[in-house]
Amino acid sequence: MATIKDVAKEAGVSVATVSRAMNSSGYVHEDTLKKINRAIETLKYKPNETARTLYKKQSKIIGLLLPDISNPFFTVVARGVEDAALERGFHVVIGNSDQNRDKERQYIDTFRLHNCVGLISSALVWEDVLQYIQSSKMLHVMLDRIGETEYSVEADHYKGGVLQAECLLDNGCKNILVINGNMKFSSFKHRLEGAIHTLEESGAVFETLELNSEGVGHALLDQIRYKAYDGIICYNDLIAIQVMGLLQHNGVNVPGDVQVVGYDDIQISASYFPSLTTVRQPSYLLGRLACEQLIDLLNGKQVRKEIKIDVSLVERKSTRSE
Amino acid sequence: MATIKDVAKEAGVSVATVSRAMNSSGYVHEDTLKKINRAIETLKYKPNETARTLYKKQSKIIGLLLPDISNPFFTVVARGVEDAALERGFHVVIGNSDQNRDKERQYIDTFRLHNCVGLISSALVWEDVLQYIQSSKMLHVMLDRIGETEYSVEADHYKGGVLQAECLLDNGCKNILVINGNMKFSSFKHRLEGAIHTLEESGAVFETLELNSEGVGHALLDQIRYKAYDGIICYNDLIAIQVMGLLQHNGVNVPGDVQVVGYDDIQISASYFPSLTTVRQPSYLLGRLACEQLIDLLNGKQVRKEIKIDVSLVERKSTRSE
DNA sequence: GTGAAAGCGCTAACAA
DNA sequence: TTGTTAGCGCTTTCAC
Repeated sequence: MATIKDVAKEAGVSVATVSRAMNSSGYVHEDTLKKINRAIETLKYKPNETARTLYKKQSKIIGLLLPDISNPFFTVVARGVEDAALERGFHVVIGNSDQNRDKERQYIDTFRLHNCVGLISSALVWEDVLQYIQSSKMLHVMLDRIGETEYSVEADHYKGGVLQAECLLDNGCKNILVINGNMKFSSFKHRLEGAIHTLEESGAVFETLELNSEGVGHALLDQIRYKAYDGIICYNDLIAIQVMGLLQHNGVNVPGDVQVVGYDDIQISASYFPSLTTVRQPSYLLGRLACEQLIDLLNGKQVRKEIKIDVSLVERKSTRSE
Repeated sequence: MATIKDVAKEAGVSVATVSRAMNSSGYVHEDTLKKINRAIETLKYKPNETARTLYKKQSKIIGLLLPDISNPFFTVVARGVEDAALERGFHVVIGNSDQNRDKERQYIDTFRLHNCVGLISSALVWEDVLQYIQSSKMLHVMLDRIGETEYSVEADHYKGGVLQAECLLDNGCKNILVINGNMKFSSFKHRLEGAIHTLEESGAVFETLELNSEGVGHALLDQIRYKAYDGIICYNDLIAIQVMGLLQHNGVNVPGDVQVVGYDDIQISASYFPSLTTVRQPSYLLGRLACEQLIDLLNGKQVRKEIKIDVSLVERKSTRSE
């Protein structure tokens, strides 16, 4: 692999001039520029990122820390980040924390050790890890966790929760189960608050149940039957689909007996039968915006510190709208 | 961030000794070792990966090139790779090619520029790109594309195709549609061959149809109705689920009117209603093995050049087994 | 056993 | 406008 020295020799100039030409920093005569470009061409030279990074103490890598890469919602977010990064000459390293503190730490370490310029995270990021990040020079943009760091991008989850509740209420549900996720995620917390507030105001009967991703089992089915819920609000589509599957496999009709509303609008929600009514988050956009915000920040541009994105209800067949 | 110099000063030795101690290369007295470890501890020193990489021309990064990160099958593969890598002190950078030649090239460039030690790829990797890889010092393990490179790990797709066909045949299907993917992927090709061979031998009536990921639309529905297929073989679960959804949304009963069999056994296939009969690929294992093979190779261990993994039929409710 | 010094490929003062 | 040189943090000969 050709180095800057080879290019310099080939072009008959010094390495400094080549460097200047490449980074368009400082003067370089038009003719020398041409010679250099020709040399670069013939040698197929590409500057060594590692050497650059070592000197500048800044790589062109952005770390992306996600809580669960198996969830299609996050893969779409990741694509948004990736596309925005690539367009601007940056690269993305994806880390999957599994909501596990050690994995989180480990990834932050990795990112630091590779001199990442910045970090986009949607994982929990524990207090101590957060401090650790701040002590590094990494810029940090939070996805879906407004308020806890300086910069963040998130969807309007309170509104999302309201939409979920209104949807079931409007379709005649009187006895609702709200399945919520880990309350340490503010995004889950806000959507729950929105739903509960709406439900309380309406005077409907409802209960809440905290569930982690693996938790949909027969106990839930028994409870649903015993309590005779006629509507279920789920904190994401993956759970909603599992719940619908459980119901259907046990002879409960959706939406006939029980109506179900999800959150995220992942791709499969539209193909599922019955197709899932859900709150749509612009996941790709979320990723893009977070990445753009980070890179703008890097370039010293003025950026909005907290970006909030709208969500909307997508009515499909898992609810009975008139 | 502390450097090796700081540690040396703190421990009262030279940087060379610290380096030797850290890499356990060359002699270092027990007492000095203790002093050094203490210094490392108090300074919370972590060696700078970039500097290491620059000198050794080898990073601890493994590139993983995937054709479609939205497909849950690949996220599970990625986790397998990641876990195996992390256990051995390596890191993984995921690239998403979208089956696009330019993106592929771009990622290979990225990997090279970051001095990746190796590459695991499940994407197409065009001929010219393949050459480009070979000209670098990167080791290369192929996932699911046996024969085209020296090292590979793949599931027994021919058998998988046979299992798909046998399953429908055994359940009484007489008129079968085989939906196959991009024939440039040998994994798709082999499963198609297995299915066709079995179907031909049985004397059943069947047709094939090549479909790309976005392709499930109403034209397909019309064709299914017109031809009155009673069984459909799909080249992966994502397509199978889309096909089932399309059928169900249009009043065609699965498995009553048409039986469907998928391939991969992604997570959602079990929750879907009806749950999907499919060929199970050990995706996590696939990723793990590929990564282990690569790292063994790096360490100069003897490895099997082509690893083949078994697949199995998972019978569920989208087919009518007696 | 240990340290001094060179060098990995690049950038950025500083001179010329 | 260009070249010389030091140095980013680390590893590794090669003396001592």
